[in-house]
Amino acid sequence: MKHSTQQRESILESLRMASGPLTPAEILEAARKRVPGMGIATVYRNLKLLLRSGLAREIALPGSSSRYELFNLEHHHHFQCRDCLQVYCLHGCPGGLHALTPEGFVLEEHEIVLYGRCAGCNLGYQ
Amino acid sequence: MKHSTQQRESILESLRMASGPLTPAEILEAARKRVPGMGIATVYRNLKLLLRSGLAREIALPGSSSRYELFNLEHHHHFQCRDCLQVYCLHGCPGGLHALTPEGFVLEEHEIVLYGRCAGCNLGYQ
DNA sequence: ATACTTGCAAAAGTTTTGCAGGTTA
DNA sequence: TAACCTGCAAAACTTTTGCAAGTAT
Repeated sequence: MKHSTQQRESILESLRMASGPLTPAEILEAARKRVPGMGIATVYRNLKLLLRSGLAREIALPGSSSRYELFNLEHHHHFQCRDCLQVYCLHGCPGGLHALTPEGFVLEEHEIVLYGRCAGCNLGYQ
Repeated sequence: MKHSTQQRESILESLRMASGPLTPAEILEAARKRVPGMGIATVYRNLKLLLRSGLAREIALPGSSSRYELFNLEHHHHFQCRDCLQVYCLHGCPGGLHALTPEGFVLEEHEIVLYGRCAGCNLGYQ
């Protein structure tokens, strides 16, 4: 992460603009709007660097590639719609997770994912 | 899931005996102890069937293949040790997740994963 | 000038699929 | 026997890597 390049800026911009965490393919698609010839290897390489430097984090969900989001937002969790598969960011956190942690274990972080139907997809079924 | 075979029984047995969710490779390794020639395609095919029939569920974690566990246990969550990468099952659930769900969304399920250091790995660092 | 980055293509790794042969009910 | 399953190998995907050329500092 020493140099700033068009490609890198475009990847960061795509993550900043996103309404939720993105897959590498989604990042590439978004970033190519600003830097047409960009290759997928560049996306993967930059994501690795962002993870290593603590600027981004990875969210793994069943059924698709991991998704990535910048780590500068306030602490939050995610909701995946089972219909449209979109991932939304949520506000807040239930807390109380230390109660789940076994004796002798040290809790450093946590991730919560809710699954269900988003508002848009519910409408279609009413 | 119409016929019972050695391979299928051995996969189920591996999942039953496991102390946490297993990756396909871990399932194959365990199942081969009973059915030596078993192939990885059989594991994947059976996992698909188990998922489709609701007997198993998939847990996706960053950095490795998805893990699978039988869906007959009581509701619980998981802890992954960042040192040894082992995944442990936890007891209980903090609840209060409806409060996170946005207006108009329907919450059907949820998954919580804690990350940190397990008791065994903590000892090594004291 | 030097170190860093990129695109491409190849390599490595994971998951799925077609098919011929074997097994279960 | 009819439907189902399996192993193998190939195919389809996803992610990583080597390298030569280009770019940022």
